[in-house]
Amino acid sequence: MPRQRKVTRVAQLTREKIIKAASRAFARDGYEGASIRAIVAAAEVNQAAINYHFGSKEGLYRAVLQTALRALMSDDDAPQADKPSREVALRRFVRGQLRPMTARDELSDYARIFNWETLRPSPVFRKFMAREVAPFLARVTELVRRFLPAKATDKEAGVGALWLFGQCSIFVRNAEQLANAPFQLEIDEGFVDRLADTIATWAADGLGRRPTKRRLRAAPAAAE
Amino acid sequence: MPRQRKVTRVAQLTREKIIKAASRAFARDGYEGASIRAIVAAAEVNQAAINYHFGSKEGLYRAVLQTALRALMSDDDAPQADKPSREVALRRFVRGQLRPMTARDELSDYARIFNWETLRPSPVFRKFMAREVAPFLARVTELVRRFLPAKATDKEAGVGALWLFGQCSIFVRNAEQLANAPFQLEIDEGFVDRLADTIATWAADGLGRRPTKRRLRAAPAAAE
DNA sequence: ACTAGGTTCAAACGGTCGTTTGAACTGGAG
DNA sequence: CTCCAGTTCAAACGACCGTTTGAACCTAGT
Repeated sequence: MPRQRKVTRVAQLTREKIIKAASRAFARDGYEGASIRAIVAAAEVNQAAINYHFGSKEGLYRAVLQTALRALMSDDDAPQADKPSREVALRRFVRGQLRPMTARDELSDYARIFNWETLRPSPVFRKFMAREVAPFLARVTELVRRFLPAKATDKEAGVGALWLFGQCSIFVRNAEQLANAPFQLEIDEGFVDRLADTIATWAADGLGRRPTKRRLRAAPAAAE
Repeated sequence: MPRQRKVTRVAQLTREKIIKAASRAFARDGYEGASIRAIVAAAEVNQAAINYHFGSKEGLYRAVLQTALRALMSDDDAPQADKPSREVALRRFVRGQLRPMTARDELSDYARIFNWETLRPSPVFRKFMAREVAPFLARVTELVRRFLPAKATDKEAGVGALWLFGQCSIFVRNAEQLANAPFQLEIDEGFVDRLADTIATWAADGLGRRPTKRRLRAAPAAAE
């Protein structure tokens, strides 16, 4: 492992190529399923480079998780300046969660990596990330709380946040199957937009039957 | 592979021991993550027994999936005779989905195997199971339809069914993490009962704001 | 009791895995 | 230009993977 001495330009480039290829591989195959040999082949670097730059496969994974968390946090920091209504905030959150259904980029790789972690948490995740995800979840909890009665406890709001996550993640995880099988849905941006409306409406109606009677948009119609 | 000739009693017992151990292993580690050596060690049989009785690891997995599907189908065939109200049916479905949160048995192994399949479908699943799961899903779609407007299309109802699945599976998949982390919830039968009430209520309110005004039970309180 | 066929067994095969090694190369400070 | 720390490279290591093998073992039918 480099001892924080000098880092040449080319070496930094190698690191970045590895992290990019590793993100795709970990997202596709999970931590254990992704192989170093496949990663270095995609990154077009030597096999020993991973152990040289990151110490081990686990060290590489840690670096990928750091990159992922940083990207996900900064991503939804941006549209937070205007203090939207709870309905708009909810709809925006849902649409953001659904993004990987159509987008094919690093952010959806990161989302899928976290999906792997919920099914089989890696030691790296347990130790290093658990506390770092907390603030991310806290933001969703706060969003949910705006729909719940004022007397709702922290635990109730936390359950609500997880409930909201679940409604989105099931579609992201089964996006591929939605196209065939018994569904035969055409997954494009328009569909995901409408799906986000539906989920946001259903979720808002479920969480709190409170003042607002109007729906977010037209009607709960996910497919034409 | 045995050619459907004679099957001795002990051989049948070996098959069952293998399937039982394999179910646990596949549920814990996924298809690729589970190793034949670990399975035969748990089942206390010889390593070659798997290839002898099931032809290959894939053949064993196929047998496990068959067993799982049979168990899951017969499981919720039982309480269907009395034609309950849609609210009761929904609550019953949710509670059933949440069962693996506390239960530590074969049925929760099977549920977890299907969870692996939604994240990374195996070739076996794609070919053999996809059509067999359809009727299972159809039942949920029908349940959802009882809450939707009469004009709802099949696709809408299908989306609703998936939506309902998502609300449950997120808690099942993160049951372990709910105990620690930022949640610190005590997962016991009582909690799961209350959680099922909450989810059923939220889902019913979200799906259709229709005649019935009364809530299913007391109040949407998942945690004390 | 004998035997044939179903079943179990220990050992080995080829392949992939993450990691290590030591030599070859390279880029930037002196 | 020189030189050496930083970096890349091909090769090999040991461990584990799923599968195959052929002999040993059991068991049921005669």
